Amino acid sequence: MSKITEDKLTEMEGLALGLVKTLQPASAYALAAAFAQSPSAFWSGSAGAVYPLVKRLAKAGYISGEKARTGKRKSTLYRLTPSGNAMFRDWLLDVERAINPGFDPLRSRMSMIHLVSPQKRDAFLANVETALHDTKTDPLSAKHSTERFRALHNSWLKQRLAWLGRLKALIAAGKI
Amino acid sequence: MSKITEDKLTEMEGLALGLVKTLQPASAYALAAAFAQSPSAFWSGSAGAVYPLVKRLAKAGYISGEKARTGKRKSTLYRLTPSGNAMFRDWLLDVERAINPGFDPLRSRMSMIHLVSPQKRDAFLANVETALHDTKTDPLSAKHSTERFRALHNSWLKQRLAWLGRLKALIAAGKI
DNA sequence: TACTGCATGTAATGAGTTACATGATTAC
DNA sequence: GTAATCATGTAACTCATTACATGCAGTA
Repeated sequence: MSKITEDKLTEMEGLALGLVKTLQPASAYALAAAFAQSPSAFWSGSAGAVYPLVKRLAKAGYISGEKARTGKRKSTLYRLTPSGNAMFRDWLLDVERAINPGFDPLRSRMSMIHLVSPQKRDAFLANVETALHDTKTDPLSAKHSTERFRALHNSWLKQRLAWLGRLKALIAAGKI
Repeated sequence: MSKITEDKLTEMEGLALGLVKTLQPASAYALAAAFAQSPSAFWSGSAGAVYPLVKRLAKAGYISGEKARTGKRKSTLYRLTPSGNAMFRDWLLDVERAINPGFDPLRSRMSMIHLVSPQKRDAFLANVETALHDTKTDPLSAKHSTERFRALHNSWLKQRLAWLGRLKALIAAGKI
């Protein structure tokens, strides 16, 4: 994915520390659920990803776990340690990483849209626009998502639609 | 990464087919260079990724290679096959995939920005804005990039800056 | 001659995916 | 009682990463 430099957290590690900080005391299961709830399919939140990740972070001393139990059910609840907090801050405030365009399925496709016929292209853009509008009016898996998260995602959707409009103008002008 | 369903191309495979279609006849090396030239650090274009990928695509019959030589130097040049073209079209026009938010380092960080102090947050946003402006005035590795590609990337940068402005307003309103 | 770029690969490693497996608890 | 959810994990597999290795060709 993007382990760019050593001594730096990967994107998933940084996000995980932030989730622990937000949800603490948090179980690995809760982290997995939070990842899975993300609107991006990029973060699957699969157990096979999250449990080893949590172990790595605990081993590195960024989070510490205390065993808890409810009746006969046992679980481990994690909290952010001071060193974990410092690593998280460094990750979050890393400007070089933050300005990276990342990975955008729509952008990928737009870079090659001229390879299909204008009819297909226009139909595709119309469908994308409709689909984006639909997700916008969705309750957006409102169960666990916070107000802040929804506000962020909505603003992202809004600008995405604005971008689509700009792209259509560029296409009409023959620039894309 | 994002092998969502079987019988569907991954994002990298779809992009690779599109690159072959654009550059054909194209060597694996040329594809690697095209990936590496992407503004997103996500596509490293490393030999260890591209050569096996090209072999997979050739084995599946999506591209076909003809051996070529310049003097003593030999290389294999690939072209898109009809079935490869069909797969590429399906990949490109996949609306469900296209509307996926993907992976965005800035969005990831913004979802957790409330976990740092307002001072650090504001300094971070100012730095991001400056850095984005700088990349915008860059020649942007103009050697191989086409006009269309530059137009697309510039429009993306423009909307990214617009989004930053919107985010600042949301933060000021206490919504993020 | 030496350096840079073209061109092709492989090996070890790291990390995520799907799928499987187990068991406790809660809601209907 | 049974289905869904909480909770934890492992195993096989896929695939990208870094680093290495080789050799030809053009240029300073």
